[in-house]
Amino acid sequence: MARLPEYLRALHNLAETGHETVSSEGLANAAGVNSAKLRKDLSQLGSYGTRGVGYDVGLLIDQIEYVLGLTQRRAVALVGVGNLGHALAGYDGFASRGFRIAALFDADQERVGEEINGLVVQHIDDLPRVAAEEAIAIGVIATPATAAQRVADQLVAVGVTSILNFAPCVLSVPEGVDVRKVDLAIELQILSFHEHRKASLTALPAAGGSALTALPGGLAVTESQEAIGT
Amino acid sequence: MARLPEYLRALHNLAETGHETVSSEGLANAAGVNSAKLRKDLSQLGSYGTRGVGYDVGLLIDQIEYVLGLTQRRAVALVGVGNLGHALAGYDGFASRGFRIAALFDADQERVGEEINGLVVQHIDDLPRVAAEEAIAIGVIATPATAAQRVADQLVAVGVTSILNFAPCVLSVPEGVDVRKVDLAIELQILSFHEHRKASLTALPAAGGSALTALPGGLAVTESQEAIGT
DNA sequence: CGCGATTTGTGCACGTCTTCACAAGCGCCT
DNA sequence: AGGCGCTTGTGAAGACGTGCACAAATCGCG
Repeated sequence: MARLPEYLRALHNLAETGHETVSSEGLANAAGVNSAKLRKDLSQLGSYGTRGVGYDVGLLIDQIEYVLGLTQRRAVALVGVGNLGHALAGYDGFASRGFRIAALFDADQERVGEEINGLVVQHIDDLPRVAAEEAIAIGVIATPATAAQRVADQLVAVGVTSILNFAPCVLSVPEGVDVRKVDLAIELQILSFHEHRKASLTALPAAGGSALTALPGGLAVTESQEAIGT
Repeated sequence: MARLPEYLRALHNLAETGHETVSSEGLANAAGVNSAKLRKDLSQLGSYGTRGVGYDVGLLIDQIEYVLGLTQRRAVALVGVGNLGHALAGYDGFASRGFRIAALFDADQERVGEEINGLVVQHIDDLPRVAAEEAIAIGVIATPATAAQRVADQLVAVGVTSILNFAPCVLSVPEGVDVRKVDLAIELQILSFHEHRKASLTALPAAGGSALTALPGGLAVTESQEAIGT
């Protein structure tokens, strides 16, 4: 499940604040989900809490980390050290949560040789050599959209089967390769949509109270997960 | 729908390559979704294509931009100019897709006064003044998790009703405020999970062919959206 | 003017996810 | 040892999203 990492983060917070056990209700609040949903997710893990008490925080952390495959620190290759790539290379949230940025690549010779956070940027054509030395598990693409597909092909060619794509385009990859996409502008556009919706509501107060509200454009939206993003 | 921005991006690509009309099949491919799903989404828009021909690219762009509220260029306030904030401030994908970064804030006096991409970083306590001058529609939080909730409260206090949160924590906000969360480490952890799953599969080839595969931890997963991320 | 090729819009069925509600189980206190 | 309160785990119902398959509609061509 895609919610396990969220639970894991909440659990780490709880562990740091000294909690030894936590109820499904408490953890659900900390993770921002429904408690029944959380219990169902955890029951799938096979990790049993104790009735009347709750879940053992430390045990649950170990369980989730095992399922997520975080017991081994995976090596990440980051391609594209432009604006965003720079930030990702310096982002300490990766190291603190089980990942190691093993190599930085770029296609621009101007950038090759630059040192970021203790790592030297290498040329993308050196990817095969580096991949032979380090066991690259995950590739991160932070290039312009025009270069993304080619980089993806190169990553797949050296055996990478998981890609995190920040470029605003769809990647086509062979079966067996997982791609996740993060598009920062799309996130803003979704918020913009909600802004527009809210503005239309206040401008047309007659529609208030209905669960379904017609938009000027004709689109109808249910009053969806207010204040709960993901 | 959250897929509209993806359609919009694909449509802009098509427009640039000279297409005047596009079939649901073609647009669906470009956006990486099923054609029936796309047609259903667009039919909700009330924007009619013509049967036998397809959709008018330019018209559809206008329609979607209107529904997303992109006809007005919304002002974005970015709080936290650390590693990630720096990158976001310099990210040109925002400007090119209907947003304008109107102000940068940070709580660290060391960073106040720094100029990034033509904007001067201001102290977060100046937020009310700046908000009175500019109509801030969306707030972006790129601070450490410890500061995120306080920043969110400050944003809400000056009337911001849409927040994009990059800090790894859940924000509690009053009703009517929309929060979307992007956690880069979580994306990697989800990929790690898939890696772990795939590794377990090859190690236990006996399970091949089944739609449901037992993991060492006991978790069972369906063979989910391979190569389709979101 | 009519016919066929093509494409949209949608009814329907299916599977998944979510939520409620409650029985079963555990620990603590007396 | 027994009862009481609290919490987990889960069955069932409902909401939701997805995809197929087909009727309706439009254009081009003879």
